[in-house]
Amino acid sequence: MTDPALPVRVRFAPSPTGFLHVGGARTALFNWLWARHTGGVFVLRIEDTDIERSTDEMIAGILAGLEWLGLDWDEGPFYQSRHRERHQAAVDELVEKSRAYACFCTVAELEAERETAKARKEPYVYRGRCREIEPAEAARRVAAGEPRTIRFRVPEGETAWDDAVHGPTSFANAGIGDFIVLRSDGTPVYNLAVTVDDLDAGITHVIRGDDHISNTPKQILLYQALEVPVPVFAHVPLILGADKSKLSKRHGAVAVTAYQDEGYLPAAFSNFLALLGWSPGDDREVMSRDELVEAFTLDRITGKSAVFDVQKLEWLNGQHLSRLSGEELARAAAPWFERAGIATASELAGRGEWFARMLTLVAERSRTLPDLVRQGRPFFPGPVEYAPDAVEKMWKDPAEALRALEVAAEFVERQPALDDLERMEAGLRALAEARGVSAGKVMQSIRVAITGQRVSPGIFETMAAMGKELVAERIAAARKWLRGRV
RNA sequence: GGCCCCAUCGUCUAGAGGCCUAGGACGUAGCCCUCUCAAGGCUAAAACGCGGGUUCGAAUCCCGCUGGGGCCA
Repeated sequence: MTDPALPVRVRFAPSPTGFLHVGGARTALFNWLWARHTGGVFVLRIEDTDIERSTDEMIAGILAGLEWLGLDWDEGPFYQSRHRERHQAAVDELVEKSRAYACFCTVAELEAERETAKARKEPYVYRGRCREIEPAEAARRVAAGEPRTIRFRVPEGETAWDDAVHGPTSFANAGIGDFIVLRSDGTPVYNLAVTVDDLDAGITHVIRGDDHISNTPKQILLYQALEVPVPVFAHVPLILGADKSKLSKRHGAVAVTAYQDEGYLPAAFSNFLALLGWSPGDDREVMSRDELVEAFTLDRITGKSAVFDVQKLEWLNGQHLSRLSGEELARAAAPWFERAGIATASELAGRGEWFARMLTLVAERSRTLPDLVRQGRPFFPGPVEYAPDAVEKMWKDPAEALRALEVAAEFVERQPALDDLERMEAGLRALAEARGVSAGKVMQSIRVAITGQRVSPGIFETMAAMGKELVAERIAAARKWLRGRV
């Protein structure tokens, strides 16, 4: 076992044959949290040994995903494909120590063995036919150009470890069978490469998905044969789709960048991911990055796989959104307003304070960044479009709406400036009463007139944020529009 | 099929033998607040898969079954 006093070194080792999906992102997050919690080191390694299926775009996508989530790594990215010589050397070492041997069995022979086992309804494991070939003879046959693989000599007994998540876990070695560590084409096999890379990187804790549990005994056997300390293993349960099957494309957005595109905050998304399979042990749910780092421990990871629940993600994002300061909101939302063609970056920067204030108004009733855009749009100059549902609900009777807006127009005209919320409200209520119109009706009508929507922040705050000129202009436009429908 | 992992409200979870009349959160329903919608507050419905043990006592420990998942084939 690794000396527990050693500084923690963890790694995230994605293979770039696909994008960074939510499961991988959570694995990365847990590693990162553990490193930051312990003051340890987070290493990034790209497992690109499957050259055929690995692409630079995928690598770039994975890095972008990690960066979006704020999971910064301290070392790397290292590339597994560049460690070929080390892998080879480790295989040589195993052969020298007689912990591995050359196997000359052909594919056909192995196939036959497998068929026999199947016919007898026995589980298939390699029988170790080449186990006892003398090293000298093996060397001669290799020199003669005979194809061979290198197999690991699995000892008798069982391989066990104390999983940081699952507790004591063990596999009978008899069920493992002498596995290949080097293919006949000279390429190292996954378990060998991972083990060697992890030991070279001084990894103390291997935190990865449950789907690697069955690789673990082989890797432990390799550590032992190489006579190096075995790291702590923590197998995190998988994330499932709503139908409880492994999360995949048909469950919708699985690449983390998709959530970025949908307007989720990285802090909220990682908060959500952290709560999938882990909990702080108390009733806290909405947690900042720092709180997560502070509270995170491996022993609080559940052993049970979790279903990805978008509704909870949305709620959490809304919670994070309403906790942001105006300035932070502005920073997060600005690109979205630009992309929507509502304002340019310089226009927003020019009215930065106003923009931030407007966003805080709107943030409380928003769950994602696009919600902010939808609700923020009417605050910018230009005509508004009246949403059909708003018209239906608030302006069902055009004559009545018109009357309400006449009062509204008079009200706005009388206001020196739209800034004192309390005075505005008192003034509007008084005027409405004097004119014999319900104050609520006036406010609702103003809402549709100036935002085009049924829903907005408080009407006085909204008017204050828009300014007298824009409000007056829109009320006039609405009256004109309504006059055409009486 | 073999091996391994897992099993508390629909979902995420708390629970490490008596504190459990099983707690919190999302979602759902209702109420309050109210110029709308949110937010917030209050309330409700909603779970220990089944069967055996162990124990004075089990959601918690053990065994079996069932179910789900993973890896390999």
